Amino acid sequence: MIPTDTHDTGTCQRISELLSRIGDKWTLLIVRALGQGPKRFSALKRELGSISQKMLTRTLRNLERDGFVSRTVTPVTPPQVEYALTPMGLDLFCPIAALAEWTFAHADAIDAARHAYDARHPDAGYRPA
Amino acid sequence: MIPTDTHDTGTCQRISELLSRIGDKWTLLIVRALGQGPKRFSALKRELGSISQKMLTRTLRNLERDGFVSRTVTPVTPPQVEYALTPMGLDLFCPIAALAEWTFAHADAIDAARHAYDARHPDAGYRPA
DNA sequence: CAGGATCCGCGATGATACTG
DNA sequence: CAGTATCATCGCGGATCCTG
Repeated sequence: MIPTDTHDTGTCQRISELLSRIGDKWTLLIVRALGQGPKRFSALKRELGSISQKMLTRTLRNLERDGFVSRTVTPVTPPQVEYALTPMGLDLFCPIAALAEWTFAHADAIDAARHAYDARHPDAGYRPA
Repeated sequence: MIPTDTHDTGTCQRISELLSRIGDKWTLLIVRALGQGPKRFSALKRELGSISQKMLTRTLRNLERDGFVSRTVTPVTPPQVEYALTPMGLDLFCPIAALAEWTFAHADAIDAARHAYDARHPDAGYRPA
C-alpha cells in the first residue's frame, strides 16, 4: 500500500513534471556525460553523436533553468562555453541512480511481462492503441 | 562524480524509457490511485476527473503490458473490470518514493533557480526556444 | 565555436461519437 | 460499464541555413 497522505495530487504532478524532464530523450545522457566533469558545447555534441544542435541547446537550457547545470561563458573569439553539473544537479542523481539500479535489476522481468502480454494479445503486433 | 561504468549508453536509454513511461501525464496519478487498493475502470476515471477514456485505457494497457498492473475481467452484464498493482508494480514505487521525497525537499530550490533564471533572461517571457 | 531561426514529420493527448 | 474508432491539436525532436 502506498501512503496517500504524502502524495497529494499536486505533489504527484510536480513529481511527474520532474520525471518528464529527466525522462526525455537526452537529459539523462547529457547528465551522465557531465557527470565526468565540465564540458564544452561541442564536446558534448561530439560525445552524444546523434543529438541535434537544437535539442542539445534546449535540453541544456532547461537543465540550467532548473538549477541542475551551470553555464560559464568565457568571452573570447571564438566563444567558449562550459557546462557543468551544479551541486544540486549532482545530488539529484542519488535517487535517480537508485531508480536506475531498480530498472537494471528488473529489466528481464519487464521484458518477460511484455512478451507474455504480446503473446496473450496476438491481434495486430503491438501498437499502443 | 557519477560512476560511468555502471551507466553505459544502452542502460541509460533503457532507464530513460522507463522514466518516460512513469513520467508521462497520467501514470503516476493512476498508480497512486491504485496504491490504495484495486479499483474499477470508472472508479479510476471518476477519481482522476479530467482524464479522457482513451488515455486512461492506454495508460492502463501500458502498465499492464509492463507487468506493473493486473487487469481482471468478471464476465457479467454490465462488464466489470478491476485493476490492481502487481507486486512488481508496488515494488517499483520504493525508488519512485525516494525520488518523490527528493523532489518535495528540493521543490523550493528548483522554483528559486527558475525565477532567478527568468530574471536573468527577461527577453520575452520564458519559452523553451 | 556556440548558438538562433525556420520548416517539417510524428506521436502524445484530447474531444466526440459509437458499441457489446 | 468498459471500452473502440475517428478527428483535431500541440509540442518534441530532427534537418537545414544563418550569425556574432
